[in-house]
Formats: sequence, structure tokens, C-alpha cells
Amino acid sequence: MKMDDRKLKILQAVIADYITTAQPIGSRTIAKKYELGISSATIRNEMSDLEEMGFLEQPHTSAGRIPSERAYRLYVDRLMKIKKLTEEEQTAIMAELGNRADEIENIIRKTVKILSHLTRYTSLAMSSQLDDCRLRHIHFVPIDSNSLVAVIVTDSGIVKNTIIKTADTVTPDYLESLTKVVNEIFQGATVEELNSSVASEDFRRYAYRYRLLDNLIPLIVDSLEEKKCDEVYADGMRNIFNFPEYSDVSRARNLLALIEDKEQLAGLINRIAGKGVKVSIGSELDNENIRDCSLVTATYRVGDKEIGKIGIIGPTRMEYARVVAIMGFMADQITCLIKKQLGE
Amino acid sequence: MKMDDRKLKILQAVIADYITTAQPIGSRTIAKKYELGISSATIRNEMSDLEEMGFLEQPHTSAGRIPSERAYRLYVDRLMKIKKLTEEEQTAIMAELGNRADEIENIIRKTVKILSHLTRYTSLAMSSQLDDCRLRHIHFVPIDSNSLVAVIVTDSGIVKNTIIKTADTVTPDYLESLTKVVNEIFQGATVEELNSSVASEDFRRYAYRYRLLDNLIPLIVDSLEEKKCDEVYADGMRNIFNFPEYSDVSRARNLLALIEDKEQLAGLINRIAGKGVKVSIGSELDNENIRDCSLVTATYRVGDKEIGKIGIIGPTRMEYARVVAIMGFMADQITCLIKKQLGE
DNA sequence: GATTAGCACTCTATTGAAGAGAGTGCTAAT
DNA sequence: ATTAGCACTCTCTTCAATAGAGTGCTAATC
Repeated sequence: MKMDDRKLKILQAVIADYITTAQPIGSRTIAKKYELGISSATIRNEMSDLEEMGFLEQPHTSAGRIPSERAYRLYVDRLMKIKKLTEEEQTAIMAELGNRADEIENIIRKTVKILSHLTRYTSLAMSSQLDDCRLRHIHFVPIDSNSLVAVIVTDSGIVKNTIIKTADTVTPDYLESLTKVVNEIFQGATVEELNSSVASEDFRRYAYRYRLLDNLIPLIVDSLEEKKCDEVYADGMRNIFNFPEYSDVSRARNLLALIEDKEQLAGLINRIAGKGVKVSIGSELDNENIRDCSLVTATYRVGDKEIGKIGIIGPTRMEYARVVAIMGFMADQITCLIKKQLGE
Repeated sequence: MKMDDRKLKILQAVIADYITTAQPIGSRTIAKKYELGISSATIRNEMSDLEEMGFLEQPHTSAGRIPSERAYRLYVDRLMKIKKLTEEEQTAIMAELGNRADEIENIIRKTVKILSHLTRYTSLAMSSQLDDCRLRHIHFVPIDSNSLVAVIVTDSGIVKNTIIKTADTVTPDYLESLTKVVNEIFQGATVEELNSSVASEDFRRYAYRYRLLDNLIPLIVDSLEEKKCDEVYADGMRNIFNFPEYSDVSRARNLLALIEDKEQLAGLINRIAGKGVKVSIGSELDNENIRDCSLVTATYRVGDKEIGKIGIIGPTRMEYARVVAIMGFMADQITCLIKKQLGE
């Protein structure tokens, strides 16, 4: 049998429909939905041919048809038009990729991973917004003659590494004196102080000598401001499916939706978490979507400042005895680690 | 009504049982399973009391009973014995937390996140094992008088930052000359070369002058060896549940299990991935567990060396046209980013 | 000769009724 | 105060009946 243009069109219609609906598709539906100018009976005959040729399959006699693997292969090799990403998508990706992770982010990521692994529940972590974040110090590491890494450390332990390219060749001497100058002017500065000092005459004088300074300021501001928004990390969402209470897929999806709604989640954790390990059970959470869940939270600190929170979410029949122990231990470990990292 | 010791024991039994089984529990079961020395009828009466007091609930008349929120609250506040983590668990956590992420790892993590977000499928990424990984250079950044950060860069772009504490005070001069010496001896070295040169007499002389050297070698070896094992990152596993083909929870769990089995997964990706974007459909994957899935892979490179692979896994009715475009774009972006990071 | 209308046929999914099973609550005996 | 015994209740499973969707085939039409 020969594959003609009409068969291809019908095949394409079946594939396109099945990709979006995941439902077997019948001849009548194609006739109505795709205006091919032929009746359902004709389509029926063609589909029968396509099945014989191995491009369509029937789950059972009286169902519509679905594409076979062979059909997908044909589609991938010959039919599909690759849909290029839009400009906006492209720039968004590049921005996200270029955005470097700081040390605290790394610790948090590790933390949620460990927590979910250890407890087999879904784990959460977030760092609090700090309004009064200050620059602790900044260092430069030469990579080659015209690129270097700037290492920015803040008082809440953010360590941000950024590669800077320079037009001119930078010498070790230059870097050393730059380091001295920058730390002299900006050490202990908040974002506001940074902005005001940039406007000062002193700064202008320096900036003339050290061209790099102009590039540097936005980086420092970023590092200080970055943590102002609440970002919530989650891991182990798949664990939800280990619990029979979520064997009903729609309930599971509800919970997943809440966990993906970072804003609502952040609000919830912020409202509940307090000093030490806290257990909130079901309705105590005061949230319709997770009335049948429990949440165990803990906080980690630098000095006496609370700089972040971790949480475990699971069914109300949670293994509290174990989870509480794990949370306590992890919160302590993070606190220690950040303290150590700040070199205290 | 008064809460006596026997009631507490029964309550504890119900909670303990329900935490593990998630099934309503009846009086007879308690009588048999927990040797309380009383008959099921007595337990029945007590459970009836506990229900009246608000500690137990019945899903329906002829079911067993389950703990109420109030019961959990009582359990958390008074009954439970917090189960401390074992020594092994504690050390494992600390090791994992202390293990710093390198730049490539960060890029990969970002990548899987972006991919799953963009495609709404489950995304995978892995970096290939490189047997011939070489040290590119190493730098030191002072933090304070007795701690510093070692920044280790390899030719495949791994940038590893490690904080080193020193007993002695380190001066900038000391660091500068250490940097010079280390890079002189070790630049371009592989693990083998590193190990052999450590045994040399030259090295011993230096090590005497630069105490830090002894701490440093294991770190460098780590950085070079780290990427020898295939680590697979995955993100967006929850997306599986957006597809009706996995509304059957057991099928979903099967797929999740494969994705969690990093070894099998690595084997699969390695076998399939090749130059450019590749699409493998259903049985082409030649793996029983995912015969109804498709896998789209791509590779990223440094120079002409393939140093990693990314993948998207989803139902065979995948949106190939979009996924193929995204994969191509991402692979290019990662390649660029790593190249840039190596300062080329 | 290709296309289409019409109709019998097939298979699934849903609905409702019947029966088995688990557990309770109550009563009476110990 | 505790326990044995039994009627009662509710769910879950099974099975048959029915509605619905879609096909394949035949005969009529363009």
C-alpha cells in the first residue's frame, strides 16, 4: 500500500490530537475537528489502511485509534516542524543559567535533599529575608590575564562567586590594591550605604583609577539584595506517592500544587515556624489544602538572628519521633556550618 | 472521663499501628498484636471511651478506629520518645553537607530545573566520567588570619571552593609564594602524576616549607577524581502526574523507581545519547520499564570532548517538536557557559 | 472508481444489586 | 470489672445489565 498525501494528513491529525488529549481518536472526531473535506467513512477507510501499514493501533475493537511507535518515528523524522524558542524564553534561560548559586543556596539544596532522603517525606527549606544585610568582605582571584573571580561574602554568609572579564590586563599588584580599596570603602555597608557612597566624590576619584569598580557595584548590590525575597526549596515530592492517603491521584496533585505555590508555602512556613522544632498537625495548619497533613519546622540561625527555616511535610500519621529528631539535628548542623563558613 | 494508664497504652498502640499501616485498627487486632492482657471486648469499651474523649475516630460505623488530631497532639507532646539519629547517620549527614558543590554541578542543577520547568516533563542530566582530568590552576583567597578558600579549577571546568583552616597565621606573602609553588609543581597534572610527584624528594622539601601542602593534596585529588563516577541529576519527577498514562499510581511508581535507580538510568542514557539531539521512542529504548516512554537526549562539550548529557523523559506522545528545540538550545547554552567559565 | 450514508456489531465504562467480611455495641454471664 | 456471644452496620467486591462510542461492511450516490 502506498502512503499518499491524504494518509499523511490524517496521520498527522491523529498524532497531533493524541499528543494533546491522550485519548484514542475516532474517524468522526477527525472529520469534525480537522477540515479535510472528506467524510468520516472515508477517514475510516484510510485509518484502516494506516493500521494495516503499522502506523495506527486500536486499544480495542470499538475504540478510536492511537499512533504506533512507528508513527511517532515518522513524525519525528519527517513530519514535525521544530518549534523554536521565543526570544523571551531564550533570554530567560540564559539569565537563569548565568545566575550563580551562592554558598548558602548550596547548603540549602543539600539540606532538602538530605532531609527528604532521610525521612522519606517531602522536605522544604527557605532563607528569610534580611533587610539589614551587610558586606563582610570581598576578594579577587585572578584566573588569567584578563579575567578574575570576585568572591563576595556578606554577614549572613552568602558567598557569591562571579567571573569578571576585563578589557585591560590585570596585574597581581593592581588586584591587591583594588582589594584593599574596595574593602576599605565598603566593608560593613548595606545596600543604602553602598548607593550613597557611590555618589560621593571620594568614590569617583577611586573609580577613575580602578576601572573595575564600576562593574563591581551592581554585583555587590545583587549579593546583598538577593536574599530579600523568600525563595522556597523543596525536595522529595515523589515521596508523597509512598503513602496510601495519596493513592488517590487528585489528592496527591492538590498537595503537589500547594508545594509548588511557593508564595503560599512561604507564608505558611513563616507563620508557623518558631524557635526550636515545632510540630503542626492537620487543622492546626489552618490551611484547607493540607488539612490532612502535618508540618514539622525548625529554624537555623547566625548568632541570634534567624536566617532560615526548614520543614517536613507529610500525612498526619507522620513518624514524629524520628522526624523531630532529624529536624533538630539538621537545624543545628546548618547553623554550625554557616557559622564555620563565616570563619568564626 | 479520666484518662488512665490503660487508656494511654491502648491509644499509643492505635497511634503506633496507624503510623505504620495507615489502616483503621480494630479491637481484636490490638488484643492480638499488643499483649496488654485484656480481651478485645474490654479494649472495645475503652476505645469507645477514647472516641468519646476525642482521641479516636471512626471513618464509618463498622471500621476500626484511627487517631484524631488531638491524639497526635497528645502523642507529640507527651507520649513519643524522640529517636535520636545513629552515629553513622550523623556522620553521613555531616559529610554530605560539608561536601561542596562545584560550578559544573551548579550548572547541571540549574539545567535540569530549567528543562523540567520548560517542558513539563521529567528532565535528567549527567556529566561523563573523564579519566584524563587535569588540574588547570589553583588559587587561594584569604578570609581571615587563619582561614582561606582554595579555588581549584580543572580542565573540564570544575571549580571547587574549599575552606581551609590553618593553625598558623597566613600572610599574603606566604599565600602568594604558595600559589606560585603549587601551580608550578602541579599544573596540568592528572591524579596519577599528582600521586607520583607527592612521593618525590622535591615535593618533600616544599612540603616542609609550606605546611598547607599536605592538606591540599587530598583536595586536589578529590576535585580531579570526583567526576569519575556517573552522577545523574533529575528534576520535575512530579510532572509525571500531569499525564493520564500515569494516573494509575503503580505505573507511575514504576517509572519513578527507574529514575531513582541512577545506575540503570546512567547506563541507559550513555547507551543512547550521541552527537546532537536524539529521540528514542518506546521499544527503541530497549528497556522493559519504560517501553511506553520516549527519551530525548543531547550532549554538551568542551572543545570536542563530550563532557555531559541531558535528557527529557516522557510518554511516547511527547511534544517532540518543542522538546527537540529546547534540548538543542540548552545543550548549546551549557557548552557556551562552560567554555566561558574556563575563560576561553 | 471513489466517496458516503446507514446499520449491525463489538467492546468499554458505568450503574445497581447481592453477598462476603470486618468491626462494633449491647446484653448477659462470669 | 471483665469477657463471651450475637445481632447489626457499613464497606468492598463481584456480577449482570445498560448506555455509549466507534468500527466494518454493504449498498447507494457522485
